[in-house]
Amino acid sequence: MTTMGSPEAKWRVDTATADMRERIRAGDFRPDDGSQGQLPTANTLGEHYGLSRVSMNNVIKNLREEGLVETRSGNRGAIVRPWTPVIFLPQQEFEASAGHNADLLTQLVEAAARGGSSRIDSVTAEPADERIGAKLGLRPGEHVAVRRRTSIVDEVATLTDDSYVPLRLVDGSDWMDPGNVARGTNQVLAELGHKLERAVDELRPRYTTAEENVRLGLSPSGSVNAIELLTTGFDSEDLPVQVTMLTLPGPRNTVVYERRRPLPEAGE
Amino acid sequence: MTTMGSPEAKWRVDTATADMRERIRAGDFRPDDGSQGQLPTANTLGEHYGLSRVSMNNVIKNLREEGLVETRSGNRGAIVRPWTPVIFLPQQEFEASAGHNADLLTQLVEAAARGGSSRIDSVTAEPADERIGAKLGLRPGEHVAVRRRTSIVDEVATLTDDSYVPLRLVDGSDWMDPGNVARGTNQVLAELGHKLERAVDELRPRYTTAEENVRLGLSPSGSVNAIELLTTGFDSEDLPVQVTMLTLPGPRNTVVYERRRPLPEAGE
DNA sequence: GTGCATTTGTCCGTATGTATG
DNA sequence: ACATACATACGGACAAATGCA
Repeated sequence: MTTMGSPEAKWRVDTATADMRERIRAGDFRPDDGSQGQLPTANTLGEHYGLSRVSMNNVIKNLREEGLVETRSGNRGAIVRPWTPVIFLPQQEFEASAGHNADLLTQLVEAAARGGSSRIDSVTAEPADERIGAKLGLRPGEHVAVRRRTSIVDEVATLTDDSYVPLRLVDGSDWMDPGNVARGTNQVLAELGHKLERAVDELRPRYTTAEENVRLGLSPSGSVNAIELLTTGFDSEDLPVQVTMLTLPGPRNTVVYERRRPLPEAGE
Repeated sequence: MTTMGSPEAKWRVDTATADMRERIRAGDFRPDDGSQGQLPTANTLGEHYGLSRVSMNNVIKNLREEGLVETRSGNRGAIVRPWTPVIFLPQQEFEASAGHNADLLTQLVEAAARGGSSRIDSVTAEPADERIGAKLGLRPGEHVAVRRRTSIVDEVATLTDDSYVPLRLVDGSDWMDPGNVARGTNQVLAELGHKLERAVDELRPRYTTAEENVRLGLSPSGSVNAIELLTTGFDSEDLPVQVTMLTLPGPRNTVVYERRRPLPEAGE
């Protein structure tokens, strides 16, 4: 057999990862199938691929970081994570669902129309950290009100959604109540004289934090590749009144924007 | 010494990764400093953290996947990757750089205004793969023309940019020439009667592919956390005429969108 | 409820390949 | 040619979590 460092022996973990990724995509280890989405043990899989258990663990670790499987220590094995693909459309915040007839977009909207709910994780007042404070134009040490939520789609925790507002704007309002504010943050801010007129979205790749792993029901130490979507909302006087941080883990979540050429246009 | 599996010994790799991440952010191992961005060897760092060389290698591997350091085998060690943060503004494609006075946005635009160039990696005609073909509305087996580019910012390969157009639209045009088309793809398509009027952007987290690693000057086997930005462009008849795939690796790259409340509005 | 077997999580030390200088 | 140092993978070991008898 090819020993450890021989040329053909290299990248065995990577090729096994690719093969497992493909098998998961193809539908082996299906949740509805008898296996309940269970993967064989690292030892068994390792024999299949001619890998040691440690190396097979690395394969599984790769899959976990890609968000494809979920693992727990103990006699439980790895299971395929039942993500439902979520299409996130930031522009719906402003557009009152105008009738789009564009095939791609309507198609995506339909896919996103699946039922979903959300859970409030916490509502607190705390000193703004450097990044959030700068975006909200706060002085150092000034406080923000924070609502941390987790979105549940098809009974699976799918994304976290943290909303930051300067405390002076919402202190004493029902936005601070630890229940769901049915009419939404934007409506509350509008009632307080800060109707959202403009928003700037910043998107970056990063890994989930340990805190987010808990909220998303992932193993605490297993980070997952994610997109961070940081939105700064401005009112009619163009003052920043809200920062929202969404964390969308896993490869199945998609953020979609539509752009159009401005109407008053004379040809370039 | 705390032996292998003792409670305090757990997550030592993770905490070392976090510490190294912070040290890099804080500016240890600076490129301008005497070390030229060189990290100490895995052995030396391992002694510092009380980790074996193998475990320290895993720490460095984590940092590499986050895009913070770059490694090459051989007697070279790991060096801090000199990413220059790039702000990517898809909306500039349509907006003729109208005078924005918004602090956040202008600030970001300024940061993005750094000089950059691009290199053509290849210009080919090939059968469309399933995903691209579906977006362009092609029949199976139909061909697309592909321009693969790499953007260079401050002499560092920063992002890849692949443009797909149905071959029948641009066959024989100078878009197929393997040089830079100074006036840009959009202008060429406009000349051919397919002026871009609308675009749909889809953003997803994923890892760089082996091919992209080569183009970005990364080690072939070391994937990096990235955002994939897939744009479908539609002409005035709302037919899809172009798909662009951008891969933005590393935590320093940011994609920014601005959203505004539509002008004709009567209160919700 | 308790104890045991299973399985993952984590890390060590070692060995070989390979690229760099 | 040689030393250095990363890349990869092995076997072994212990802790912790889980499931089951």
